[in-house]
Amino acid sequence: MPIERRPLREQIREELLARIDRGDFVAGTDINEAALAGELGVSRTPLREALITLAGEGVLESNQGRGFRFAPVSRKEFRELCEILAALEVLALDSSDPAHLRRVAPELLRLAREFPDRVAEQQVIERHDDEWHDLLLSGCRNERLLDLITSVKAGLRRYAHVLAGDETPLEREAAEHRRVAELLLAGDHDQAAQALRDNWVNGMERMVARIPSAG
Amino acid sequence: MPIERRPLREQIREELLARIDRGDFVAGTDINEAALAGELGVSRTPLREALITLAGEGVLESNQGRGFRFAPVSRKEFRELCEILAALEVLALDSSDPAHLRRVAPELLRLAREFPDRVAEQQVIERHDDEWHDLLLSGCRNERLLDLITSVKAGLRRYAHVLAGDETPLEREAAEHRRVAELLLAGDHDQAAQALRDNWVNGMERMVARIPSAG
DNA sequence: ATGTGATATTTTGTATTCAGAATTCATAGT
DNA sequence: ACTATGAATTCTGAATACAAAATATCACAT
Repeated sequence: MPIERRPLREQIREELLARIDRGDFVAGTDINEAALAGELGVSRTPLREALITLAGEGVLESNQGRGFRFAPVSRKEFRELCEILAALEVLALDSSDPAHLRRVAPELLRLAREFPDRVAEQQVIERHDDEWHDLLLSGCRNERLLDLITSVKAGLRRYAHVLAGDETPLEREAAEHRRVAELLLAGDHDQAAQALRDNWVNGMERMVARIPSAG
Repeated sequence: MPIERRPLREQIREELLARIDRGDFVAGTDINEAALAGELGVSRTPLREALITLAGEGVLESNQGRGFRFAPVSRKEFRELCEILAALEVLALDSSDPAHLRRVAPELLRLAREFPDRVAEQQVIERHDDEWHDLLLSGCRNERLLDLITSVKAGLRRYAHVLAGDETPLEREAAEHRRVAELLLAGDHDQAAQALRDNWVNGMERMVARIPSAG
């Protein structure tokens, strides 16, 4: 097996995203490069490379002379990201191999049915949700689109811990996933795409109220 | 008036994109950082920052230990980018203020009518096309989406000089822009969105044949 | 002539250093 | 007491230095 050899900047980027998932950082706070680099055990150079990448993805903001800060969360941006992802995932579904979709539909259905119980911890739920979406898009042949979706979803990660702990929406989420899977199983592609869009829009409206924001 | 003070990495990024527009670089070629930095009169540090940003946008590729290279062009990727941009611009149109759209429709129509003559040079045509699209999306309130569109369009710039010199499609392009503008003027939002999508798809098919590619 | 292996060179990836901008702190003046 | 001014400090942005990996060169054997 080939041992993993990836640029430090990528590892750092993922570590930072993982920490964002864990809610380690407060949105709006600015980053002290030297301190963070020391904490991670790397030099400022690859750290800054990772920060620049994350700024390009909208996870961070940068101001001349003032360095980087965790982009503040807002209801407006959350809606914007959800709308973008709805459109992109629907496009990905349109760009998918129909045969492949039919093939994975049973698995999608199974995953949707065994949606984690409400007592499960947030981490498990998120991982499960990601797994479902990954499988859904696994037949998309538009590689640039898949990259783009991954990148935009990085921006959504900042909202994960804000939204953690809300249990009621899970049942609906599961139901909607089930519905998408069933429509794919039945071969009704257009309806499945519509259901997927609904899932994003409903999810958005369900969650947006929990975001502390002026907008 | 405030003096312009922007990070070097951004200026470098734009300079590189401008050179790509001019066709200065051959796709697939790898970049010698020291040489390019010297040519630009900057050090490797901000140059690498710009390269990393461009790699995140898909303009460049990076391989561990092997540095950066200009991402090769392909018909497949060109189609992928056009499909993505079609979806994103349609979404942007949906997210636009209808009143604003009606307000700018006459200007859009005027721009479409005075589409540069076929004798105009490529640069002029591109700038004109960009201007039209910028105005079209000027009422979009989804800021993240506008950023994303800009970023994805950077990837398309690599195809500009490949496609330069083809004059016949221009008339159709102008006609389609005119059609979008007319539909907006009439307030028929849905039809305008559909026409915009058609413009992307038709444009894509018109141009894809000119791309030298195995795919 | 061709392939192989050792060595030299180049180039990247990362660390460190340096200069200048932003911020903080202290002090003087009102 | 409060504001304004200026020095000290901290931090970023950029340049330089260094180490390791990749590539090129060349000698040598087949």
